[in-house]
Amino acid sequence: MNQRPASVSVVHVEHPSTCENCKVRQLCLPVALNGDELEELDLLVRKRAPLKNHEYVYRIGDKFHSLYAIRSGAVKTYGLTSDGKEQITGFHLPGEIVGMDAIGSDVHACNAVALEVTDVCELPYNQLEEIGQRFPMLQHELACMMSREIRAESSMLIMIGKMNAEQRIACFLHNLHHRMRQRGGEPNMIDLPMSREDIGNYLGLTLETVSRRLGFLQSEGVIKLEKRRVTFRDVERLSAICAS
Amino acid sequence: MNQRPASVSVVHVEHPSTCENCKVRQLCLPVALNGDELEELDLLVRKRAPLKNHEYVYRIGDKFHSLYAIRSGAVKTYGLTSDGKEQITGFHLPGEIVGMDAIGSDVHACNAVALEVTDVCELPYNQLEEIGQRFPMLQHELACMMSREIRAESSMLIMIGKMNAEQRIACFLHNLHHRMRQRGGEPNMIDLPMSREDIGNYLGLTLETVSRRLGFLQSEGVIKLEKRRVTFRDVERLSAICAS
DNA sequence: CGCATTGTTGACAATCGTCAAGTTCGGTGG
DNA sequence: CCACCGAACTTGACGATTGTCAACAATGCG
Repeated sequence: MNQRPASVSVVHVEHPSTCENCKVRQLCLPVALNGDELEELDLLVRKRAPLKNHEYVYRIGDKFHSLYAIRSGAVKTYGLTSDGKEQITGFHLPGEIVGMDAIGSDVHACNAVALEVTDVCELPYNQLEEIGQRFPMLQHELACMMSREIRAESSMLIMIGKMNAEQRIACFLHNLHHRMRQRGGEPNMIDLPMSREDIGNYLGLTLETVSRRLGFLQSEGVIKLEKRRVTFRDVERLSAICAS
Repeated sequence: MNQRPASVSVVHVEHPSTCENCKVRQLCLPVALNGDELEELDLLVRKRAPLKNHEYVYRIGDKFHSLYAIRSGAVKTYGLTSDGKEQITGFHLPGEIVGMDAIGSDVHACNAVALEVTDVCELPYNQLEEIGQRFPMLQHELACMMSREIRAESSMLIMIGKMNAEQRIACFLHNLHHRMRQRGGEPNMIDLPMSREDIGNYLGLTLETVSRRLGFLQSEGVIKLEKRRVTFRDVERLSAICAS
C-alpha cells in the first residue's frame, strides 16, 4: 500500500477552470463577488497555456491591454535602470495580480516573467472597467488590490531604507512564509522559486551577502537550508530579527 | 513704480475654490472630466482650513474614510518600523492624492503630515466610488492615479536598490525639479520643503551623507545651495549623474 | 538675546560590495 | 550510465562607501 505523496491535492477532480472553482479565489478578485458577478468575470477571463520557467507574462514596451491574475506558480516583475541593470520590484504568488502599474499607460514599463511553471488568467482591462461599471463590488475589489500593491511597495521601501542585510533576509523569508501559508503551503517549509541572485537583487544586496546571511541564520538554528528549500526551525527568532 | 514680486500670481482674482478653477486640475483627478462630472465631483469635495506646517492630514490608526487631494503646499507620508523609527515613503505635491494605500483597509497605516502651509481637498471615498459608478471617466482617472502611485514607488525601489548616495540625491533633485516645473515653479530653482534629515530618511541615507553629497554637487557647479533653496546650474550633468 | 533646531564638517569604524577560487548541482550528449 | 559543462551557490580576503560619533556653525523662533 502506497503512501500518499505529500503536498499534492489528494483528489484531483477536473473542475472547469472557472473563478468559482479557483483554489485562490479567496485571495484574488473574486473574494467578495456573488454568483452573477463571478459569471460575468469568467466571461472575460482569457485562458492561456501555462507559462514555462523564464517565459514572459509581458515585457517592457508591450502595449498595455490586460492585467494578469496568477493562478499557480510564481512571477517576478522587474524594471531596468538607466544603465540596463535589472531591478526586481516584486515576487508574485497565486491570487495576486500583475500589470496594475501600467493602467493608464500605453505600454508596460516593467517585465513580468515566470519563475516556474505558471498559470495566469488574462483580464482585458477595458472589459474589466466596463463590467466594473455594472458591478460596484468588482470595482471595489480591484481598487483594494491596487491599494494593497501600494502598501506592499511602501513596506519594501521601509525595509530597504532602514534595515541591514540580516533583517532584510529575515523579513523576506518571513513574508514569503506567511504568504505561502495563506496559499496552503507546508506550515514550516517553503521552496524558494527564485535564485540567491534574485533575492539579493530584490533586497538591494549582492548574492554573496544573501548566501552568507542565509548561512548564518542556518548556523544559528533559525532555518534549515537544502538548496532552495527553507525549513523554519524557530519562527519566533525570525520575527525577532525582523523587528530588531 | 514697484517691481512685480517674483513667483506670485500676477492677478489674484477670488475664484470660488472649485475643481474647475483649481490651478492643478490638469494634474489631478479632474484632468479628463467634463462639466457634469466636475460639478458632481465638486459636490463631494470637503474643504478644510489650510493645514499649517507639521499638522497631520491623517495619522496611523485613523479610520480610513477619505482620500486627500493636495491643492497647494507639500505633504510627506511615512510609516514606522517595528522599532519605532520613521521611514518616509513619499513627498507629495499639489495635484497628487494621498491616502490611496488605505483603500480597503479599516485604518490608515501611515502618517501624512504637512511640510508647509498646505491646502487639501477631502474626498470621502465611498461617495467617490458611488459617483465613479455613474461616471466611468472619473473611475478611470482614479485607477490611473493609483497606478501612477505604484509606478512611482517601483521607481523608488529601483533607485534605492541600485544607486549610490550621489545618484540618489541627483535623482531626487531631478525628480523634484521636474514635478515643480509641471506645477509652474521657477524653471531652474526649487525651495525644498523638507529638511536634510527628511531627504536622507527618504533616500535610505543619513543626513550627514546628504549634506556632504549636496555640498559636492555644489562644488562641482551642478547646483547652487542657499539653505533649502536649490538653483540648477547644469541640468545636463545632473541627468548624467542619475544615469551613470 | 538665548536656546533649540538645522546643517556642516571631520575622524574613524563597520557593513557590505568586489574579486576570486572552489564546490555542488542539474542537464546534455556521447 | 557516465562524463562533461555551465549555472548556481559557497566561502575567503580585501577595500570602499557610507554610517556613527562628535564638535561646531548658522538659523530661526520665542
